[in-house]
Amino acid sequence: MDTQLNILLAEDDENLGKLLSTYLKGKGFFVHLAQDGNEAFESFNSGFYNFCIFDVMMPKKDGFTLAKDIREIDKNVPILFLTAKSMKSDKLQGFEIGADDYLSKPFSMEELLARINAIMRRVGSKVVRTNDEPVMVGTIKYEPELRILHLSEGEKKLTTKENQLLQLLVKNEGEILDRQVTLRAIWGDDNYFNGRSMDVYIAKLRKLFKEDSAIEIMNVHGKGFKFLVKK
Amino acid sequence: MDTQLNILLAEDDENLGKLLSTYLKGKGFFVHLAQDGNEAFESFNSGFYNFCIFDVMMPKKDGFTLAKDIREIDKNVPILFLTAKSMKSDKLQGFEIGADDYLSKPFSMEELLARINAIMRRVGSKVVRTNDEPVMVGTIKYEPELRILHLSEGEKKLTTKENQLLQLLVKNEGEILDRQVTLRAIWGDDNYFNGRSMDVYIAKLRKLFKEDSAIEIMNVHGKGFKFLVKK
DNA sequence: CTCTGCTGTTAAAAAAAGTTAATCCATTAG
DNA sequence: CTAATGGATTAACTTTTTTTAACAGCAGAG
Repeated sequence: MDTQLNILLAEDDENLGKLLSTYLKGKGFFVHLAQDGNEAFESFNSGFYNFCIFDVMMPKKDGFTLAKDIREIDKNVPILFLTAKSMKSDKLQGFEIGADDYLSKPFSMEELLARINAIMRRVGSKVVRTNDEPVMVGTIKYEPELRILHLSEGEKKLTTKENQLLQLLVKNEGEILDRQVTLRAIWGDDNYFNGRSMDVYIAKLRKLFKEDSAIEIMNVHGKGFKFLVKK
Repeated sequence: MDTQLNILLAEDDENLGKLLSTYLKGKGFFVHLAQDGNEAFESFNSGFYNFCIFDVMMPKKDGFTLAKDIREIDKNVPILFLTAKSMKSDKLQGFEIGADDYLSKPFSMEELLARINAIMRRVGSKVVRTNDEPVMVGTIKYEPELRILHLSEGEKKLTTKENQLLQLLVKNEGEILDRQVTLRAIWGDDNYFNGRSMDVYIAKLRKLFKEDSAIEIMNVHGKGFKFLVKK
């Protein structure tokens, strides 16, 4: 499948950021430029992006931390780091997180494009897919982009939060979706009240899925939630 | 069944680790690189990995000790050692623990891949499977993934901790499940209170299995517990 | 045999999660 | 400008899960 690449680019240097952004857009990619790690993390949670390019040194949240957070909600999306340092320890840290490649500054635009293509060849197209395409969860059709659940009684329009949470759950079907990570991803902060708010939304989603007994949102005490579809 | 290989790689040498990791990922495996034995052990406890590649010489916890600990909670997962030494005594020690193969440095990537494939052929796909498929324990059906025990009076939903503990016990049926290992695996730490907590859960499980007199959770004084099913 | 540490068991306390309703807040219709 | 609406949060209360406490019994070392 020849899927469109939607690149999330996190780079605090305005000049370099704009340069890269323009170049990549010119090559036919969709590119969003985030100025810092926090902004990038929020953007990623839209479920829209299927490729990441992160500068390692950024204010607020560095590229490695950002990648680690993203890995907890998406363990497949390709991540390419840009780093000024060529220190070995840095390289190791990145690969442990599950980076797909590195590029040390300064680098040429062609070099960057070559790396992107190399990663795409390696990982294949199956992981490069935006997460907002319609999917069947059990017997229920879910359209993340339109925020619609097709229940037996009819279409149910989801609210922003309901949709964000469900999207994360579905993306991580069969695996534990960590509480704190989810809170930081959707609510931006994992304080007590946001936690309670999340529980309220879990209850809402459970109610919606009650019609299909094969679907379960299971709690893993002290860890998070697991979206299960019995087969 | 063509199951995805999730490889846990423990290697302290940065360059080699990153090289192996990248190569194996390129071959379509999921790979996590741990820097030392302790980190690797914690990662393994997620239950996610179904293949291990351990360097023998590592800081904090060497490959053999690591393998020994892992063997106590999983006696089937394939383990492949990487060793700089070609000493016989080392080889023997590894095989006693239950290693599946060795590779002496230096080795080529192709060689490593060949060994992995060889082990996979040898052990078949049945052990390379996450251990959460439904099983019969005595007369009782147990579904680890759904955390359900099918008792005579009906389904009993297990809590997170009950399920984790039972899963370990069942996986090690007929063998001693070491106390400390279990505590570190489930509670993360083997302090006094966690120990008492574990005893409480053992009591709970015993109560649940009371209906089948063939099932026994036997205590091995000072060592741990042994899950027995008389036949 | 006796002492000490380990285990069995039950109950109480604490923490986390489930649920429902009230409140807040922003947006929009009248 | 005000009322109505809908989404999100906060509150209040309940239930479940886990931990801690307390005490009794048992195994093995010496």
